[in-house]
Amino acid sequence: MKTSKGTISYFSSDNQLLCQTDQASAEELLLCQIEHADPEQEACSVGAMPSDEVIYKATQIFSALADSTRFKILMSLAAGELCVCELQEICGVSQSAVSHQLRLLRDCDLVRARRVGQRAVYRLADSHVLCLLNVGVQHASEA
Amino acid sequence: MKTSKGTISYFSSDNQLLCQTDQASAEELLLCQIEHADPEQEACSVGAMPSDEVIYKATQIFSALADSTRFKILMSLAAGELCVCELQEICGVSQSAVSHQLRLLRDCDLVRARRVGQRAVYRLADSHVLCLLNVGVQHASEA
DNA sequence: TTGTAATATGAGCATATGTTCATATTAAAA
DNA sequence: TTTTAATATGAACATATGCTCATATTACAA
Repeated sequence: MKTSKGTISYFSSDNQLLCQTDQASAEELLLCQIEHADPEQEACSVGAMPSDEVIYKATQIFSALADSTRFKILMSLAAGELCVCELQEICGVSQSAVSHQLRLLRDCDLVRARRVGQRAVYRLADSHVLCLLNVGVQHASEA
Repeated sequence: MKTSKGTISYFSSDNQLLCQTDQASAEELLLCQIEHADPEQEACSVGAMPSDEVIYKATQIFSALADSTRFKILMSLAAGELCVCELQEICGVSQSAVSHQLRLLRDCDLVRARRVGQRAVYRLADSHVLCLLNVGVQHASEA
């Protein structure tokens, strides 16, 4: 983790920047550094079994990332907004297939759309997705 | 990211320790801090579309995390080794169902088993799984 | 060896999933 | 208004998935 103006960054083990978040204040960061002064003294932060609701939400998110078409859509949107026909080109599937998957991703609130003329322009809903994508790619690249 | 004796730690936005890795040397860490001196100046580390192989591996990993039984199994093992009958109790499904899912997780190399008498004792294969689990739970808890 | 506990696995079944096809909708152009 | 481009969506279909049931295997005990 590295901080700069209140931003938290996730890095992979080979120091690639995975994602950033601005949800923590500088004070919290300071607190963090005190609490985790020696990370090796504590077990990995695995607590009790999450609630059914959290388990459901988590598996829903992982499901959304578990298909190659959706994965490509999300990876593409990670670089910036794209319309459906662009995603269709990038992912190499039919317009219908992309639209159906985009609907699924919208229902999960992983992507959001806005109209620009005839086009529907999609973007990632938040940085969480980005973080998971990057961690996933990073780990998939190592094995 | 925080370093201690060559260990890299992942933290969530509210400063929970998500996971650690020891795969980077202190020199690499130092290099990292130079390269990423101002994280906000660079876009999130989203590069080109990964290769088909990496996409396949990544979606395989996400698939494994996308089922509640497997998710519970992995979360349980995150706390330490467990045998099949213990996992059966924790997950609340049949012995056969647990065994089938464990086989799937073994095939993905997400868990590994060893024999202890009549028992088969399972553990997580590596810290990557742990990291994804924690990031997933963390994000699922926020929404 | 026989019996029992723990685990693994093949077959079958019900459901979920991802795609295609046809068609509807939306927005701009002619 | 009519036409065309872009997108959305319902239905259908093939495949994948997760479970159960029955049974096999493994390890230990009697």
